Amino acid sequence: MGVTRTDIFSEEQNKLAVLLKAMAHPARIAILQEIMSSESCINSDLVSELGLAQATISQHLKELKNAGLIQGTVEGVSVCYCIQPENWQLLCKQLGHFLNAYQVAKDCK
Amino acid sequence: MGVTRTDIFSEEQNKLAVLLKAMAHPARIAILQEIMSSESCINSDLVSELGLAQATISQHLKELKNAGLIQGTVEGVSVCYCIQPENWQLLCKQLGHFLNAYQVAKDCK
DNA sequence: TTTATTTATCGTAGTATTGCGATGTTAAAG
DNA sequence: CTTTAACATCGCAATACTACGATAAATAAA
Repeated sequence: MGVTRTDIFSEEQNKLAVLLKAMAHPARIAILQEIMSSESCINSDLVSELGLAQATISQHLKELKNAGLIQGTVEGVSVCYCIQPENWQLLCKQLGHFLNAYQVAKDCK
Repeated sequence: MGVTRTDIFSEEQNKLAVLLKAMAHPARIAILQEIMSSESCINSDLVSELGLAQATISQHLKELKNAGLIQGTVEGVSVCYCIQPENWQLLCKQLGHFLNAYQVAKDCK
């Protein structure tokens, strides 16, 4: 009991859910926005930028990385995080497809 | 401890997170797709369509309703669920804005 | 009124998420 | 080699989520 069932849903539905879940947190939205807007792509200042502890930021970054939304490359003593283009494109496409399935013309009842 | 902090994030970030969280489950994705594709907009057959218990479906519907993504109107003994156009549009807009903040041209160092 | 149908709600067990202090780990600097 | 800086990981406490049986509520039909 209590565990999300994935066996009864399609691969596409499960995948989209994973990507959405990765984004479904204000801290991770903020992190993604910060990464997207930063020129240098180095994010050692995320801790001071947002108001969360270093351990918490690191954990959120790990989740975003696990979902494939970002990637990190070691840059000496710090790590450079950036959007992973392929999966971001995939997300945009899948999500666009999903959202556009609703036509406004269709009225209720 | 253990509660998501919203005080340190913007209203927009928190709102988007709530909408994404509502969608971030395969069952709720499936429910939304079913609602969008159904002509009749009546969803008493969601239980048989998906493989989840009636209580579970009802719970997911409630969450989608709470997030404002769908709305339900009583239709005799059953309930007619459909997409709530205003919030769906808002979601599309906010999400589009967020996703498009990433320009592919920007390379990672 | 009784019965059947449809949906909502309650209670509960199991699991996952969130945040953070403490502690490792790794690489540059001294 | 030692120190420092930047991250990652561990462990824990508090909370939220997920699924479902049982039960309630409401309406239509008999």
